[in-house]
Amino acid sequence: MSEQRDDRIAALANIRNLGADPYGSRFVGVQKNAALRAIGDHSNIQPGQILEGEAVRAAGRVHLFRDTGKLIFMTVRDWTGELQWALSKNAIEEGTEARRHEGTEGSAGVPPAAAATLPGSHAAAEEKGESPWPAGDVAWQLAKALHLGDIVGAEGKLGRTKKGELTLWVDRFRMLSKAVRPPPEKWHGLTDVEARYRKRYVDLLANADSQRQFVLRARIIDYIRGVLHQRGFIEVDTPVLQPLYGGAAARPFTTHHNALDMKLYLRISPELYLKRCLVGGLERVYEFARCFRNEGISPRHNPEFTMLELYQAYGDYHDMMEITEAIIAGAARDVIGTYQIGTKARRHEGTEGSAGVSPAVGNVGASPTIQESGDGSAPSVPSCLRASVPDFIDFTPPWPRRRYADLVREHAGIDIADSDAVFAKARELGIPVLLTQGHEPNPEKPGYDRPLRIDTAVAINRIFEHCVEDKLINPTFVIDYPAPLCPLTKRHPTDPRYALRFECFINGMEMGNAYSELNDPKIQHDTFSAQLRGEGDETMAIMDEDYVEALEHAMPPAGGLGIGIDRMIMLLTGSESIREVLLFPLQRPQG
RNA sequence: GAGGAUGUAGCUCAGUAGGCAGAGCAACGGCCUUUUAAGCCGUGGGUCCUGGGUUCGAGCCCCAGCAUCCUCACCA
Repeated sequence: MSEQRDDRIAALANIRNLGADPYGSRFVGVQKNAALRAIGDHSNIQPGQILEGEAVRAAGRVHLFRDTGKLIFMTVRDWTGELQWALSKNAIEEGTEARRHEGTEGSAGVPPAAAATLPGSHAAAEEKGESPWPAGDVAWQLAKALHLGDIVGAEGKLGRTKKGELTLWVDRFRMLSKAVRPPPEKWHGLTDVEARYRKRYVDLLANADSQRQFVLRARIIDYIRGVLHQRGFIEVDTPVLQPLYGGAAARPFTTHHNALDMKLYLRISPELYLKRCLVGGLERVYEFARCFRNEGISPRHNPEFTMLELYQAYGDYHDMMEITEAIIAGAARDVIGTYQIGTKARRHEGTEGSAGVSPAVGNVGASPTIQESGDGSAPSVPSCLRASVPDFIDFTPPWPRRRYADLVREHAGIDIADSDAVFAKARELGIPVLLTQGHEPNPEKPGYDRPLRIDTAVAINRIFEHCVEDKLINPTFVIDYPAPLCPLTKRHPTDPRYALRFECFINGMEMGNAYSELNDPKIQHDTFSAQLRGEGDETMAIMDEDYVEALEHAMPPAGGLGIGIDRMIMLLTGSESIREVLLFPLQRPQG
């Protein structure tokens, strides 16, 4: 049934019969392949030459294996890249003995007492808490019996082959872990999308791009922490399990605590707790908040996702725009290495010849993965051509600030203050609207004389989503939202129909959302009450008495910001699906 | 929830008109001390997603189901 697995399990017994441990143990002092490559680059090793000096240690997974008889080449991969190893029968079989003598001679300068404890490699290995190296003949047999996917360790000297390939000429070799299942095909890797998500470990070990994706994610998040710490923010953790959910418009997951016999919700947003922190005097807080929303799944939605939220006392949404630029544009510049990032989606729309602008992952200056050795596979497009093909996003700050109402007028051709026009447009677009009393068109009374109500605002927002969002490719701050859409936001001081809120759109996706936070407990209470009266969507907000009480203790005026981290990573890495930036996206159980 | 596509060896994929299930890589046996997805000779490996149906005969046609991807709706 699994022939190859059986063969490899049989190989386990053979390894043990040789007196070796197929699953290895401590192996320290290993240099990463990227570091070894750097040494190779700076040492000017000529083809056919071996670099004299200290032996180096390396370890990794066997990715390619070429056995030419008494000489074995293998390509060993670690998370910094690949390195070719060469094992010659003579060197391996005699190498251990030779090195043992070398080791003895080398220890001549060491004080006698120390030298006595280091008579040879076995003692040296034990000194490091490692098991001894296999004898040379055993090591050779281990090497001959390797399978793709095995994890191995070695000591040797760097050199170049006659063809110039940087190579570790191995003189000590050991097994570190036996793979009893075969890896995917060496050239194509694992491409089956379902298998890549279900068996992410296989995807990671087989596809260097997949590894790089998640290393980049980590670096971007580190970068964000750096930006925030520099500005005096502290990282806090607030509850995921909440007796009341709030801070966003979404359906929650529910769960139950047995000991307290209590219904709980998985948070849809950390907002109300972070603002309680502000009340308590934690003036600049942020959280990388895993949030859970019981909604549909799509290439842009996963039931659990990570949102960065931050709150800055005595600031407002203008400060949040500046931080948004610092975070997103800064990550593009410092982690990805450029303000101009191509997107696959945009590239597909372009002409054939426009494919030259690399997606983000292609031009990662800081990538841990080694560059393909100078084969020039991704020539950069001349800047003159690049300028003529709008298939990349330009993150260069500052980003434009556009009023919500202006964008709707520009792209939908209506004045959002005129509720008759709004509903007419909604009908024209086939958008279902919820009409409450007093909103039937009335020629006697122009639409824009009426107060802006929740149903009108919802219709406006549908129009915005339909007509405007996908036009916002380069980063754009959309400011001054219809107030009924923003129950937690301060009203505009001169026009209470609008709220001091922005959303940041990039590549047609909502990337960030920020407010000048509402800190008037009376208005907050009334807003919650209005929601409770059913003037809007069931999911929009629910009364949180404790939160209102917190505001009554006085919350400083503040700016608050939320950034969808997964979407930001998608954008910066050129990923078309959120599942490409989540290690283990939710999948149904296999039938 | 609605529509479309996909599902064949460990992996990547072919599969004709409905007529014995195929290739490359991987694996197994053999040869090879400078290979680059190494090469050469030989061998083994299948719940053709699952369950029904039509047929002398189904990977292929029909019905139902499952999973995944895409589009749409809800949402960030």
